[in-house]
Amino acid sequence: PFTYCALIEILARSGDFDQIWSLIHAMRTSHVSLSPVPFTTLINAYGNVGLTDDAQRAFASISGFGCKPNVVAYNALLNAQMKAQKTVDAFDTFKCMRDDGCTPDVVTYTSMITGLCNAGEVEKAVELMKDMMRNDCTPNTWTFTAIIQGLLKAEQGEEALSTLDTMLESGCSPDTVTYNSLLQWFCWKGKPDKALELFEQMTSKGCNPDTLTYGILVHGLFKASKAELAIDMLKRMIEKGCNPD
RNA sequence: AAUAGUGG
Repeated sequence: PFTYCALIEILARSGDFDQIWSLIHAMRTSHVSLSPVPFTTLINAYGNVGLTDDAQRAFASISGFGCKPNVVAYNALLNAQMKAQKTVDAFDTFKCMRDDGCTPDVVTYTSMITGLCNAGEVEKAVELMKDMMRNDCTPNTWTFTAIIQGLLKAEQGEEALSTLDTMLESGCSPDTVTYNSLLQWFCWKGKPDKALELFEQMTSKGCNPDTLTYGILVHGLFKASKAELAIDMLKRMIEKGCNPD
């Protein structure tokens, strides 16, 4: 089964759906034990290109092939639906999974929260995070980052910063993605000073800036006519072994 | 990890 699954992952990257179906059928005819794993890979591949109906069909075939869908398979379907902005379908999947005895996990919630934020429904995303905690599911770095990005998208910079504080207080560490999102927003808003402050916080907390971090800052500083600071940042970037693009 | 997050 591992060989088949590895092969299916490769085919998924190239979007070769028919080949994947043939392999799944081949697994059955050659009595290789089936699990939700290959179906989940397929659901995800369909989701990546927006084919939610096909993702739904792949999901349905899990039981069709005598397996029981697990939380990961539900998550893949839910994510495909959320990414396609099919919020109603996703919430339906969310309900189905619980009726089916699958407990939503941090990936389930984060996936939904991200989808809501992308759909411009941060308020709902924040409510969902509260629900999540009420259900004893602890938000992680990805969850908080999704909320922060949603708030930034909704132009709520102050709220995003206070969420960053909440995150830190709750013992959850922001990572490079968290900081890059914030830095980028403040640079776009013409507030490189705030971005620099966050950059200092980032490094003082041991979070490593990457090429994107420096790129955002260099660009932001130049845009704000702070050429000397920008050049300074470029030097730091090179010292750290990041290649400017 | 077979499923979730950063480019203007």
